[in-house]
Amino acid sequence: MSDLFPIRAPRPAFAPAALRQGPGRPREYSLDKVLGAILCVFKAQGYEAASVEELTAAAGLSRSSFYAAFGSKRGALIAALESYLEAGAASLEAAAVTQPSATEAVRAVVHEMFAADVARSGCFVVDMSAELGARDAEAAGMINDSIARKARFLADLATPLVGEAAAEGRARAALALYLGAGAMRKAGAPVTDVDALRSEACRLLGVD
Amino acid sequence: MSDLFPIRAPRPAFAPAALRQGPGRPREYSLDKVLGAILCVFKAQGYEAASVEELTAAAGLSRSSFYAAFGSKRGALIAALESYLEAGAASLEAAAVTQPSATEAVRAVVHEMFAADVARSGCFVVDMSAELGARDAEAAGMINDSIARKARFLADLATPLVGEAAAEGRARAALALYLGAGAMRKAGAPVTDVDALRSEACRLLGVD
DNA sequence: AGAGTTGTGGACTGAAAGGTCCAAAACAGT
DNA sequence: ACTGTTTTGGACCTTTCAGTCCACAACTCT
Repeated sequence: MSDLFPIRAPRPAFAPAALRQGPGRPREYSLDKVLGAILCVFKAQGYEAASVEELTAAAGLSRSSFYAAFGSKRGALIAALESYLEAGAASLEAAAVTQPSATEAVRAVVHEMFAADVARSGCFVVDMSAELGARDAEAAGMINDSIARKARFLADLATPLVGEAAAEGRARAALALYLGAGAMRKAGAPVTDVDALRSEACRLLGVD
Repeated sequence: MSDLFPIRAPRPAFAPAALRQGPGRPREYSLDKVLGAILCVFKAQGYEAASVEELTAAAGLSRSSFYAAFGSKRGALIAALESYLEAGAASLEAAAVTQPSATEAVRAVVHEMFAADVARSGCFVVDMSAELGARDAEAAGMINDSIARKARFLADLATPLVGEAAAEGRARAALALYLGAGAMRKAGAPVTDVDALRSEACRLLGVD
């Protein structure tokens, strides 16, 4: 899945610091920072409205490097989206750990979910799902999988609180609430409203 | 607000059937159908990805007529959005009427909300909020106002069920759930999941 | 019937988009 | 030092975009 678009070295994974470096001129940019900058542009502009020029300018790399790394504008989107989804899932799972009780764990996860980006600029998942969901099967699939994974995770956490039968539905509802909050926030709803939505999400899951 | 973009005659309003018609060649299209077709294209493609050529082709009018009616691609979007929001609000308010009890009214409104378009292709409000919310203040304002209006309406209906203190928050949560359901649906979630979300929205509002 | 007014079709335009290409630069290995 | 490999910068290409323009058609009013 990651080899579909030609990222040469999506982080060596096993590489003793600055050791491993094949032949050829070394890369002058950090892939992480580039992905972050690209994500930022797509977040603010949307996919279609973001031009390659804006992307390269924000990322600080030339057109050649951009296309060498991602192959296309869409490739950059997919890469940034994958990184975003991965980071989001990791942050949720990290928030649950080291929590004393199931109640606290659920609360922490919901908090993390809403704190991540809803309060700022809305959720990238909503943006991309709305803009590309009907046109880009791969992007839609990634988003769908990510949502399902998060829902599963939340459901497992919430099972002792609301029962196994209801957990799955409640978890998905909490996620939908979160996504909807992102949409509302982007339309201009005040942050206090979004906070209230977080409370409702907690109520839905049996905490608070 | 409606005169910002040059729609010459957005339906005469007072006109005895086919009587009133100023000088000049009569329009060959129905504005309602044109708005519907345009809405459909924007819904499927998004704003940026939809080309004026696609819009005119779907609406069945020439470029001249298109620009004479809406002034620009954005003008068409604003007009279609306004029509969509108005129709949506009207359908909600219509669903509540002739219901025997508050419980039934809330249930009917929620049902109407989800039935409208979530099950099919996702909610246009989410799409446009996500794509334009950060860039088009007027569109964002329209969407925000529409959401606020619907929330208020739902809150008034739900007040006897959950109390005045909670009604506003619950109503907004139900709307957020609906919007999130639209995002999920667009990413590929099965219809059964969306149905389950509707049930959760009902639960949130004290019905079911 | 003529004058005035408005809608329609289609060709046209300038700008901007995404993507390609190539020569020079910066490295590893021998 | 030389070869092979990769990155970088920027000029370049093709296509497509939103929007304009004009001659003609279709109507109302006098």
